[in-house]
Amino acid sequence: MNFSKTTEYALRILSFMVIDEKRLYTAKDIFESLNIPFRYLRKLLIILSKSELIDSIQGKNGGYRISKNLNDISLMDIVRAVGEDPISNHCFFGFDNCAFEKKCAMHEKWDSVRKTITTVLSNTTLDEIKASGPHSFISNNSVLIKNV
Amino acid sequence: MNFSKTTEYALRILSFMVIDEKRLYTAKDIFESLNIPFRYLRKLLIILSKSELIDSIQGKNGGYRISKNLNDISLMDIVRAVGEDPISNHCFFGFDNCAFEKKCAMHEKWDSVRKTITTVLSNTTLDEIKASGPHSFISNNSVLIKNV
DNA sequence: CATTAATGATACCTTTAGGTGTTATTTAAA
DNA sequence: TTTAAATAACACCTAAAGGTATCATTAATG
Ligand code: SF4
Ligand code: SF4
Repeated sequence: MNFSKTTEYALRILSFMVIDEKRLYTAKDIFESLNIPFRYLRKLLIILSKSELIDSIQGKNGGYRISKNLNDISLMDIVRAVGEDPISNHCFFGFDNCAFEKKCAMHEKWDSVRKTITTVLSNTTLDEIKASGPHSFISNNSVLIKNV
Repeated sequence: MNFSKTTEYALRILSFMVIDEKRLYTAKDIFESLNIPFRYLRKLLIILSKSELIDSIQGKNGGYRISKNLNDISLMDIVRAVGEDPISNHCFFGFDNCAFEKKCAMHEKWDSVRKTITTVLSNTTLDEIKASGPHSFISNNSVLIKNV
């Protein structure tokens, strides 16, 4: 009942790149500011670039850059880009084949939870993340890394 | 962003046993009505009985029975009994050490999602599950099993 | 008191998510 | 045109969740 590490990483990466959305970031740049194992980060960057959320520039002086307007990238887009389908289970109990002629006590309640999460993720775009501040959380975390 | 299989199984087990809360169910009884691999189900029943949500009676004619009043067992209790801590990550991005002198755009939003889920799980008790019907979802699912 | 039908304990197997290592390719620039 | 600095591809390793197998223990009952 949490996002996978992979999804969290993807969300961190884009939220970090948003600090300067026109800048070309190398994997090394991102590694130095976020708490993500380097080679795994590399792998994720390839996935994200294939998903069209970021462009990749190969060769010397290459790197990655956000490829769309910030208000065209929602958190849902990011979550989906790495293959997670948030709250994919329609049924609270995980049943695939509930007939629900009579819905159980959890049906409506859980449906409402799912809608809430879906709405938050879909309605929050990267421009809102960017606007929300100096990203103290990221610099704090990078200090932790440098101490390791 | 879903419950683990284990948690779903636990929720199904208790929601099934609630149909007759005074009855002693054998693992076989439960297996025949729920879509849970038999040996894994056995393992979970042992965990649940250690967690005091159900009593186990050993020996011939033994089995399991709900051990408390239905309104004293919340869905949260069940989730916790199998070791899952729903939405344990306080931070949307999974950071352990965010200073948040200035909170990011997701902080309040995610906090609210977490509270919603926690509240639903804590406030729904087994008596409400019991009251919610003839459990058509379970019998439907057991038909599926019998066809396999 | 042996049998039988149930749970308990423990160890092992399988699949998947997360993470690492190595080599190939691309491209700017000396 | 060679070198260096970047990404791309692919294979492999590790840890955790999910699932299986075997044997031990308990207790009712003929
Ligand atoms: S009615 Fe209950 S069991 Fe059926 S799909 Fe809805 S939540 Fe699941
Ligand atoms: S402010 Fe943002 S980054 Fe910091 S703990 Fe809250 S959600 Fe996480």
